[in-house]
Amino acid sequence: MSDFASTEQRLAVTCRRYPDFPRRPATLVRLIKHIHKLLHDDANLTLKPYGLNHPQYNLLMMLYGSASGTMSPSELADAAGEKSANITRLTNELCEKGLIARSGSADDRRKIELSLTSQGQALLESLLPDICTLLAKQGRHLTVSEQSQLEKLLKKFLSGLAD
Amino acid sequence: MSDFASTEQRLAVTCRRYPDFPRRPATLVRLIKHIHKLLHDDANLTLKPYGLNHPQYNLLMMLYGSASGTMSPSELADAAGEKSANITRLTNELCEKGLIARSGSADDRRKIELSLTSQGQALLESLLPDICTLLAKQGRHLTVSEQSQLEKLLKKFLSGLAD
DNA sequence: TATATATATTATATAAATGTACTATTTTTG
DNA sequence: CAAAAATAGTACATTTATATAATATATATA
Repeated sequence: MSDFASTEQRLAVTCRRYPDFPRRPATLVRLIKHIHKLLHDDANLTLKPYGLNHPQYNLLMMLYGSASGTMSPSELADAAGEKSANITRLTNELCEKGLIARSGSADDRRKIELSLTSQGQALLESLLPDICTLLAKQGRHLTVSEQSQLEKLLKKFLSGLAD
Repeated sequence: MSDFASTEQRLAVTCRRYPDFPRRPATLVRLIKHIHKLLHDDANLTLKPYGLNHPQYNLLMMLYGSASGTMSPSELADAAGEKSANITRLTNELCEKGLIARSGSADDRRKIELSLTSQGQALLESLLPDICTLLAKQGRHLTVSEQSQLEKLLKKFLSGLAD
């Protein structure tokens, strides 16, 4: 068990010392932080044998899931939640490995189109079985209906975050 | 609205290209990543006027919530989900600002005890109103019962992550 | 056309996070 | 008791991430 009990203990003390502290939202925030860290570390562990880290994998998956097969750097930054300065570095790394390709856009020549190379797609599909196993394992304590319910509640929570 | 719709669109394409992809858990993972980022950025924005960043604030809050008022660096690392190497840097920063204090432990002389200074406690209590406002705002789209339900499901999800 | 806006990149500095190796102290155990 | 093992902490190097400003180019618009 991931020891969230000690976190709850600390929240109890905090509320005793500062009664206005909004315990429920604070608990949610700490749970999400805690879960995020575990997910991130797990993913990095799974990806390491393939020479990728989590952000790089994410970029590849954004491209894999794009309808057209291409995305501009700014679209990619938006999709992956990375700052644009980071995208240049990350896409450079992926280009150097031959996993993605850059090409100028025909309709707007300010833009660059990024796409998976066949090598990138092959790498992705070689590691997807491991990722699928990981994802299935991560969700294993929840029934399908609980997963749906959780998804619904998280979306509602998310809707309150976007000013 | 935080545009999660485009993420779902990409997941749909991904599942079409790779039918074994576990869509539900993957959706949960991406939601959590997305939410975590917004929470993290929001917190940093709120804390900036006080000269703190999110990790530093977290450390102060761990101490504020500790029953004894002191924690060893390794306890703090564990509580805050930071690697021990990071804790040295962060606690140095907080020490230099006079917000926390170091002192040797009496019972185990390998240990060091970290505690909030009165200055640290004062800073914390000066910013807590803003944090409380933020937390309340972040949870505003969920009823109390939905918050409880979400908390319950997140804990169950978490229980599946700790190998 | 002149001006403003959008896109991408580069350069630079800084901050944040991690990994590894090392020291000191305490505890274990042979 | 002495040697080995465990624990806690730190120091250093490296990697990763962010912030900012500057540049180049393309597009939009007044």
